Amino acid sequence: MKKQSIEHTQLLLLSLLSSRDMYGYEMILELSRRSQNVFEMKEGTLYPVLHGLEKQRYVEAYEQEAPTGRVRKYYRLTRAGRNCLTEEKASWERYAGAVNAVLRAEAT
Amino acid sequence: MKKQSIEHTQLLLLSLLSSRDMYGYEMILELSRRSQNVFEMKEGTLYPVLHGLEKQRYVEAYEQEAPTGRVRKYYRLTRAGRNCLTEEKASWERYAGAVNAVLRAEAT
DNA sequence: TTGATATACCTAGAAATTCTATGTATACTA
DNA sequence: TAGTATACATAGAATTTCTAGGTATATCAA
Repeated sequence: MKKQSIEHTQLLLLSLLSSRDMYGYEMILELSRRSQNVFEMKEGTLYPVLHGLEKQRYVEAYEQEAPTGRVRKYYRLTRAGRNCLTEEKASWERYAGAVNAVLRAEAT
Repeated sequence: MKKQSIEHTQLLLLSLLSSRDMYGYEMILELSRRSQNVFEMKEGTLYPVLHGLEKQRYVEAYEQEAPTGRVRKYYRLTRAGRNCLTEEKASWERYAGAVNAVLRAEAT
């Protein structure tokens, strides 16, 4: 089975949380929406990464009751998380730029 | 240890070979040069992927003596390889576009 | 001439990332 | 009341890339 090419999971999650606090399931939906269905992150991918971000103090969790009555676990970006996002964004741009440079260079 | 973020190895190698035939070691140097040292592919990454491309008939190998007297193993892109490159390029653009869309969407 | 470095190929096993599959439980709706 | 969507979670498999090691030749400086 082929890997479905979502490798910058951490960057994507941090980026989502930079616009507003979200709960896990919501992030999957938002990611799909914002990417026009290119990303369909699986829960098996999301939750371990999210817990890792929490352990590294890049995000903080808190519980909040939804209008439906269910309790959801929201995540909030910390200052450290915001710094990490800035770095990862730069790293992504570096990486994407390099790939594009290789793709464009048809001749030496 | 952290993965060094070269995940589109196959795409990069096919792209290199679309400009001219190359031998393995040369690809590492070219990739580094064209990406301005962003990519420093390891031989442990290159050779298995290259052999995989050969098994899938995306590239063909032939030996050729270098001016130094050493025999090098050159790789040539096949028609199937060229088609694969086209697909992978499109896939990369889709992926990069989606990441950028998520990164740009600071608000809903 | 000898030791270091660059060239040139290769593989085994470890590490990291993401997926599949599964489990639990609640809310909504047909 | 049965199915689907919501919402959380983990174990184990699959995939990709890395680290580390091996072999061998060519070049260049000490």
